[in-house]
Amino acid sequence: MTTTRSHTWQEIQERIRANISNRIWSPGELIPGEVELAEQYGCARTTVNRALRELASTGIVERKRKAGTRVALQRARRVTAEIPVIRAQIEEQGMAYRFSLIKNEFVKPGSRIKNAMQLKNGCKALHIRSVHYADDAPFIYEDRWINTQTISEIKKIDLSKTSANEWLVQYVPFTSGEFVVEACSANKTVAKALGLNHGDPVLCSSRATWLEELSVTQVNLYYASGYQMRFEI
Amino acid sequence: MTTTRSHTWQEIQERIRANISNRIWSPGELIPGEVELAEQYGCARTTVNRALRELASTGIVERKRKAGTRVALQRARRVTAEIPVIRAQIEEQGMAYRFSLIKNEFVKPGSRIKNAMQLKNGCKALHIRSVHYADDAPFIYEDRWINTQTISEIKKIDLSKTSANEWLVQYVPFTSGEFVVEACSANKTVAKALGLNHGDPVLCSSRATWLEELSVTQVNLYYASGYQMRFEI
DNA sequence: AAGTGGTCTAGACCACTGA
DNA sequence: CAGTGGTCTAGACCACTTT
Repeated sequence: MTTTRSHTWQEIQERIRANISNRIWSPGELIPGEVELAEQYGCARTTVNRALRELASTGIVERKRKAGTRVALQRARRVTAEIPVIRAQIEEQGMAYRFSLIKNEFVKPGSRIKNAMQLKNGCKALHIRSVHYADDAPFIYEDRWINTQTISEIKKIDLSKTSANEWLVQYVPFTSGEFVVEACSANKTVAKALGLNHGDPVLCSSRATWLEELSVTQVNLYYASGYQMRFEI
Repeated sequence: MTTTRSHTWQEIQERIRANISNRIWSPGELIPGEVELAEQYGCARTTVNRALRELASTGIVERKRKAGTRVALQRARRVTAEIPVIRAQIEEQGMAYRFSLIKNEFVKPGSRIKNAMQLKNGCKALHIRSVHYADDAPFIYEDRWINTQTISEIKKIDLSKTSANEWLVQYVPFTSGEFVVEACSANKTVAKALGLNHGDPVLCSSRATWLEELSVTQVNLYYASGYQMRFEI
């Protein structure tokens, strides 16, 4: 069948996936053990293991020691997306990118941000608001807080020339983060920045990132009307 | 340090990640090859490979044959989410789940759906509209098309008792899918179903799934006001 | 052409967990 | 306690790219 005679883990994975698609192994059902499959397919157990491990990571099968491997009762599907730097996102579509800094302050945040970033009382943080344009049409309104205790280098950057988004993403690693998407109404600031009417629906994503135990940045992005966020399953 | 003296791939991964966090290896920089790292850490190359492979899959590093492994210029971050069955999503929050079927028709779809599902001319499909409730408050309005040529078994199901969402997810495997999220205004139907005002912002997710080359189902979910979709980075 | 990651193998031992 | 997946190792060969 195949040109190469060796059994790659992808080939094994495909065979297993086919058995599941064809309902030879139905949801909830136990499938043969690694050793048995390895014999059947004429390859090493390691190879079967790799194939099954990857299938498990995408939620197709569920594995438990001693209990064996079952076809998952598809209770949940995992979706993934690449969230690119805003500049790249715009330039990929062949549009010209520019951004404008609206405001850049070093101030004490409100209690919501203070708690979210676990800042001490009276501690200031960098508050940046800017608009990102695609071909001169407003694309994203960005409202960002940066913990200057974690990221002291940011103070040296001219944020009217380099967008905080880009600088952070390129130079600041982080260890964990949260990403939340919701639909909200444009308030006056957002509406003005994006050229919408007050109350118009806006897709808003909030991101919080951490470097070990320290908060790095907290940012809300408001997308221009009609924006679609795309994921793969 | 650690209780076990063996070098697990997670330990190796952690050491590498630490070197990146600490800027010992900066973004864009080439890190030592697998053989060298294996020597340094006193483990097999396979183990280093596993650690680096997983780091690459989350976008922390980029790998190329001959070129070596570099700390990624974090142009993009991968976010992931579990999209659960609606029932589970509601019951997890300790609320009571119920759904009501609004309409269930076997009709010819409009051209948008026809193209999206690659249906032949004059071919009918199942069009289902329903509302999912959490503790008697409307939670999601579902507008779904099902390709009965792919999924013929669905005709035997009483969709007023079993939600299509649940049935499909449990019994129908698929091989690929697309998932799109956007903010839109509630039209009359959606507003009525979710108890909103016409024009209110609504988070809308559209999902299309395929079994090999055949379209399975196409569904739009409209979430009640204030709903947040949560991802991990 | 040469160097780097990608993968396969065979064998081994470990760790979890169901019976 | 015994069976299954989880992982490590050492060595080998392959495949892709850059030089």
